Amino acid sequence: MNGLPPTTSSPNDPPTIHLTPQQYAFAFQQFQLHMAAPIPHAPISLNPVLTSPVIDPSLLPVPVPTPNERLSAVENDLRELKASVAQKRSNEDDDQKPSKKSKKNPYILKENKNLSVEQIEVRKVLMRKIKVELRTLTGTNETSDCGSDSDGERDTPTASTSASSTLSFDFESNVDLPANMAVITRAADLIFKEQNDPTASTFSLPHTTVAFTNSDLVHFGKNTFRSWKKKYRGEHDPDVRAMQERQASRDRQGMRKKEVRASSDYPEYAQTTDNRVQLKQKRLKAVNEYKNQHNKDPACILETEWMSDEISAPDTDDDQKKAEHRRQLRRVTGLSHAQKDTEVWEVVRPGFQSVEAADVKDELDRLSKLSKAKSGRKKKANRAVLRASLGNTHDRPPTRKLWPFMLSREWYDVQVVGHPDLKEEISLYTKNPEGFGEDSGYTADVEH
DNA sequence: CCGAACAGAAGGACCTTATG
DNA sequence: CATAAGGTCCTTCTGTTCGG
Repeated sequence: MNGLPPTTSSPNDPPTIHLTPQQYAFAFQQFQLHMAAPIPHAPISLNPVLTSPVIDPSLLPVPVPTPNERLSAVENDLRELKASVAQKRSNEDDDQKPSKKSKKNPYILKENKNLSVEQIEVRKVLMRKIKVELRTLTGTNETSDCGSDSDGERDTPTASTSASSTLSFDFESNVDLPANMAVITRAADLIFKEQNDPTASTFSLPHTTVAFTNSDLVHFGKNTFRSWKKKYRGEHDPDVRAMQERQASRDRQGMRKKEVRASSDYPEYAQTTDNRVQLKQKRLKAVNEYKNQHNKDPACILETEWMSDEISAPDTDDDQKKAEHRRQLRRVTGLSHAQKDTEVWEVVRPGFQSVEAADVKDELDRLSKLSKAKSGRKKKANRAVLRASLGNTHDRPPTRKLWPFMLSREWYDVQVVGHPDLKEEISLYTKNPEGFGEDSGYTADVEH
């Protein structure tokens, strides 16, 4: 609609190809990637060095690039590169120590745990680059050719540039099929060549200090392949498709806050109210203001898991109880009898939560409300569903690691002490984040 | 033990709807 | 009409299983 960019792909641009919806969508996505890529952060300071290739050469051509040119141009360099890299590698092996400036973790691949902020940023950018590279190498839409069958036969039915290109993925096979690996290593080599030297003109990563290896890139490429294969199977294999659709519908159902509770076909989802996701997002918006005022970073407690439940009715079939529950909520929120149909959610906080953690959340909510009121100086209507607390908590144990200051001593004493298996289940970080849990750590007295 | 494969969960970008 | 809630789609992350 009008949201779409004024694309250059008006009918005369691509010679013989008219875009199918998928192709168009793809082109648009490319456009978005392209626009998004060069500015991961630093909205203000336009460092001329970093941003000088405003148009990242590797992304320039939109749907139909000229990969062959580029490939052949680079291929020679590639051989030298491989040789030199191999040599470098063997040197390193000889040293047995990462003699480089590497900070004990030169590999970015495989779980981004223990990575610095810079490493995470670079990792993201690299993954995106690999993906774009793979798309251009394999042609944009191998999954949408969907000739319903006879996949293997015609490799060049459409006049799609690829005269010499053996570059396509075979999603019927696994990653390690030589043909598949060939594509991946080629993409990895290209990106590695373009990005591993900060002084090169093609360099366009957000940080020059982060080290990475060619095998990191290969790893990303493999992940991309698996992801695409999953999608492909969903489109071609009826069984897989059915399974995926079932899952998708369960996801949707789980997402919808109403209806889900009680009498659901999927009892295991009965507990997933998830306005928690949105609650978290709302609070995230107030983080900066909180930091300004309190000099510490509350982001550490903003995990979806830790947001309070918000329920519209107790989990019971007893209508009378439900009615009574509604009455209580109305009383708390000051709604009149006439407003009995107004929706109110009850906030049910987790029992394991310490007072300090609850206070942080309350403060975030207060700030969020304030900033809203300020920005919309025209007295915006606040139509959010009413939330009220009856003081109820639930006793489900936390399922993810907690910061020590978040754990309520009282709850722990009552619920956990004497239940070894439950004790086993709860894991704590060893240290509190800076600024938290200082006046009353978990081991200290309970505050009130 | 490790990597490959996979399924499910979480997260983010984007679009739609309802309402003052 | 502008805005925020609500919803969908897609990507990425995580945990588990299996075979060498």
